Amino acid sequence: MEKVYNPKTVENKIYQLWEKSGFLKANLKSKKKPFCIIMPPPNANGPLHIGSAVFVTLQDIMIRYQRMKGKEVLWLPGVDHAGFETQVVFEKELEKKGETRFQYSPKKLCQMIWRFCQRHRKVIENQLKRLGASCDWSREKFTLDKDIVKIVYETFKKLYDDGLVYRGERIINWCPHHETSLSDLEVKHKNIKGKLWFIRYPLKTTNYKPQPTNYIKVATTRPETMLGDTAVAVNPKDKRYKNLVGEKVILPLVGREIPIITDKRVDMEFGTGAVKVTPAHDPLDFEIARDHKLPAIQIIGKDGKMRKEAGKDYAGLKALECRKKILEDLRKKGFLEKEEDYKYSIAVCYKCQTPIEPLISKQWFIKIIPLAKKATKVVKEGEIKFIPAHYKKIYLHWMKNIRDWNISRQIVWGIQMPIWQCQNKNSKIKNKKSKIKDSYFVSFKKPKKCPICQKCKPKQIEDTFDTWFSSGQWPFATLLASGHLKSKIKNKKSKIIFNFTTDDFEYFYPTSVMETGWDILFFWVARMIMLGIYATGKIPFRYVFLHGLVRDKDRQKMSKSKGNVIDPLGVVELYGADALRMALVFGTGPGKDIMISEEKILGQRNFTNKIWNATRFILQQISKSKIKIKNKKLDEKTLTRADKKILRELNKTIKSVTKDVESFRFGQAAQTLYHFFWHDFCDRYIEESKKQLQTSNIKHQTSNILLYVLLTSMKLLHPFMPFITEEIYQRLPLKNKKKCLMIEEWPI
RNA sequence: GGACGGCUAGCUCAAUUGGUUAGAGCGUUGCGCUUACAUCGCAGAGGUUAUAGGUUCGAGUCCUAUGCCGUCCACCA
Repeated sequence: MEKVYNPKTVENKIYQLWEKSGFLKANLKSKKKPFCIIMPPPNANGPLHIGSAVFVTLQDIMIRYQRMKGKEVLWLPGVDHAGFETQVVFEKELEKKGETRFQYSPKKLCQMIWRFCQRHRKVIENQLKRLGASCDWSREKFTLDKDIVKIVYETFKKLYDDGLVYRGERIINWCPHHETSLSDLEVKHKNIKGKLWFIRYPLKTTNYKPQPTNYIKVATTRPETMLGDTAVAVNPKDKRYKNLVGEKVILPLVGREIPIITDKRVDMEFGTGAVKVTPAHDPLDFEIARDHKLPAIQIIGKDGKMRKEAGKDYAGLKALECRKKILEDLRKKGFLEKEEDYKYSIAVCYKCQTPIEPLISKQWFIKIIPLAKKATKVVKEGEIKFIPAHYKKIYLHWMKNIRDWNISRQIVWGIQMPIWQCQNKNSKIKNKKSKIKDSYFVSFKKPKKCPICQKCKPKQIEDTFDTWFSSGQWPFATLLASGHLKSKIKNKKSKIIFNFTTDDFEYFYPTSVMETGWDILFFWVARMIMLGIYATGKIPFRYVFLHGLVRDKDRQKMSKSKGNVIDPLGVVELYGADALRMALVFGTGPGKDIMISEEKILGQRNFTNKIWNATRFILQQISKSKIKIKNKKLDEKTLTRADKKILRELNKTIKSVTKDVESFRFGQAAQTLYHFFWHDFCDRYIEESKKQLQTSNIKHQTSNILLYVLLTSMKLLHPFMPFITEEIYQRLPLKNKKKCLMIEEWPI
């Protein structure tokens, strides 16, 4: 054995051993109890980052532990097309070349991004292997695989037929930079220092005479939107304006007559207590207008510029330019009373920080309440458990306040929605459940004949699904797509939407654990629970384990701009995968952010070396004394104090590590193992054994104990540090040796 | 505006349903290349567990209040 552990000469060889052994593949014939984790598919738009190394480590620990525990395990890997995310990354690549996405046809663009993703997919697969991921490659999936898309379509059709999908003219979050709608979750809030402007809206009649003149004063942070005002609203309890309700005001600069209305959503305390209502460009105003049947005038376009409805003086200006001009004009004509500094928050695109323009737009929505109800129930009743537990509360709070989900996106990179429109304007079809008449219908393929008018050639809408709509189906979609067709389900009353099932699905669904970062709890986990129950009638997983964000030693978030990113594969290259994995899990708690630093990794690299050298010493002793290891029981009578102590400590370690892994306390388990191996075994027992090996009557037994403790330690450490432990196992002179440590039995 | 998390050694973090002497890594001090380990090793120092109360035989852990830091959610113009 070399004097130092060299991961480079070991890791590739060992991974090949595992792959060739066939034990990475789930074997449904084993009749063992199932344990399944569906891997959160990494985005196929770049190499793995340190966060991916975290999930690989944690999931691999669980998978390897359960495999050794005798379960039939399936860890199903995959990669994600990551719609909007990938398109943004790809657009940046184009920008570097001085191009934009608008230069290419959607079809061409899709082809380019497809190739881009395929390239990264290969890289990612290789990186997962280098990290030691013991997943089943024969079942690997891509989120755009045909069979996955088919299942996504089926789910959508069921939702549509159940009347849970609607096309709504609703106010949506529009990113003018990316020119797409965003869900509420994709919008971040940013505090800014702005101004609050107080504008006088003159009254049409003069019956009411507030001192000194006749106007109602409104406060706004966005004066340019006044061009689209269709009312002024006050609180019904507000005595100041009691006599004004029902009056009309003349909109300054525009001249339009608009009413003064009451609505209890108006805050009397804020500003003047009177609010201008711009239904087309403010979410609350939109709702007020809907309830009062007020018209909406869209004055800002999808490009963020003023439309012709804004009037000829303003049309074509960017919204901010328009604001300047409006303020100038108001001031000139005496309508602007005052301005105040005002701190408030604006909505921005989570990717580009561009302020969101709330726009009225026709988008597709899912009625979420029926899905949320069941998703709430299973968590409340503990059918799905969260680790750490306090996420249960956060999840339930979000579910309680959930709003309908905008699932259509105006981007090309994604699954095109299977919706077609009849081109014959007068023909409509009625949805049996929602009873809404519409010219749209769902079809998975290009229809030969229009099912509505029987005459036209229907067109498919260009919108794609929100990525999370498809990834929300990942647990059941993968299992239905990876397995062998088992049987057709004839019972149409069955809650399951699919008319088929597969052996994988039957065996492994509901899956055991969903392990992912807390930052996508709402984006992904919540949607998987809702869609999983809806589509299959069963929960998608029993446990949700959430890990934290990776930060550097100064608690800073890792980001390319800060230059503090740690490239996981660079670390593997330098120090080995085992050191990285151990560093990522060592001394961390579930749900807590993970601090990582070069020093911490070095510390664990030293640990690999310690393990290596302890082994080297033991193997030397055994070969020196030419002891053959037999599987015989230890003779209690001849055990020394040191022997007894190390065996006692070992048993304690087995118990506590097992308990820790079972209860997801991996950081604790890693610490216990580290402490036992280094301090109890190496510092004390191995040192003591040097004397014992000189004593002829106990040297045989001492060798036995050394080997036994080493072997057991390798088993316990294997889920955490798979490469070095496997390499050592292969070198140990054992009888009844298995083909690999990976499938050895977990010590009890 | 609501909710959540954190405060433990110089730094970054652990510590199971309350239970012996609160543990690691890095840093620091001393000793050591003794044939497993200089890619370091061994030994030690370092703590009023944010503050103030309370419950208890016993509190880092449970309760109440306060302070500071952080995060998430939210349609106050």
